[in-house]
Amino acid sequence: MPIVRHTIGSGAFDPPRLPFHDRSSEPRSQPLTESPVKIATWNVNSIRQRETHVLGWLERCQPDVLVLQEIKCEAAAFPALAFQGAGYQAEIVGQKSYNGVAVLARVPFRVVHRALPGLPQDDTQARYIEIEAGGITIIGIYLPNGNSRGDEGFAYKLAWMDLLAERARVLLEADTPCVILGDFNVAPTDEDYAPGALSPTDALVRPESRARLRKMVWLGLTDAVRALHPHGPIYTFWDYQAGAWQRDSGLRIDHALLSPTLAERLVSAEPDRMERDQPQPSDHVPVMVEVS
DNA sequence: ATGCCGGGTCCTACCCGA
Repeated sequence: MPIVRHTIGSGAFDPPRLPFHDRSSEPRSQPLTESPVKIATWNVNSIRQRETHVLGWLERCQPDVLVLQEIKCEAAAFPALAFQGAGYQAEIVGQKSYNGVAVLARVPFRVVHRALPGLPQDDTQARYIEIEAGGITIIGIYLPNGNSRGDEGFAYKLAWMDLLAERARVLLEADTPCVILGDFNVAPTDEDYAPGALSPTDALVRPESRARLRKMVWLGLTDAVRALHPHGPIYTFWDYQAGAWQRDSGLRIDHALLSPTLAERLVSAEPDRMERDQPQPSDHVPVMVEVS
């Protein structure tokens, strides 16, 4: 007997009507036609300091793919063997001291890009990795903060966002199922940071930054967390300083943007606040999305 | 607006993050 699936989010102006967790009326003996896929992002603020945190989280949450940011090391210093022992293959775009992104995957994948297409060849900042797994293009990003180096630093952030939007446009034009996720260093609206947690002139909330994030949404990408939780404070980062975590003075700057066909399959999208309570945590927590 | 914390490195004094 075929399983009748709900169709969702079919109208161009309708956000996906989600969640649709309740499958209680479906026969338990019938497996779903496709197995769910779990894709996550985590700015770990040094992988060498956070190796045990990540191993524990992989065991607890069982993502198929985890993209990491701020690994803060070159590929040779990345503890790839430890993750391989846990069933995850690592692909690393590293750099000494700063930045650095990686993919951990327990499913087969191929690397498509190790830098944001369109960036100058002499740009060595390790902020982008693009893979393809199971027909889904997965892009892990560590978007420039934009607060340092004055106008030049902010201009770099905006140029980076313009190129990311162009990459998204190309993928969407080709109807490629894709998810762009990572540390965007943009709080999309005033609901996305605690009052007083940021200056209104901060690069994370400047209108120019927000406009470029909105542009990617208007291209057809869905902010997974907000699609399922349209209102209210949801944070992914709390500063180490001034008791930010204890006061819940956080920011929502880690995001997952889904292409239309993936957005229609969206089941859950949550930051994992538990990780911020671990000993010696990252200042960011993981964000995981599940698509059916 | 930061540098109160917590990473990093030319290793212990300073740079960087959001």
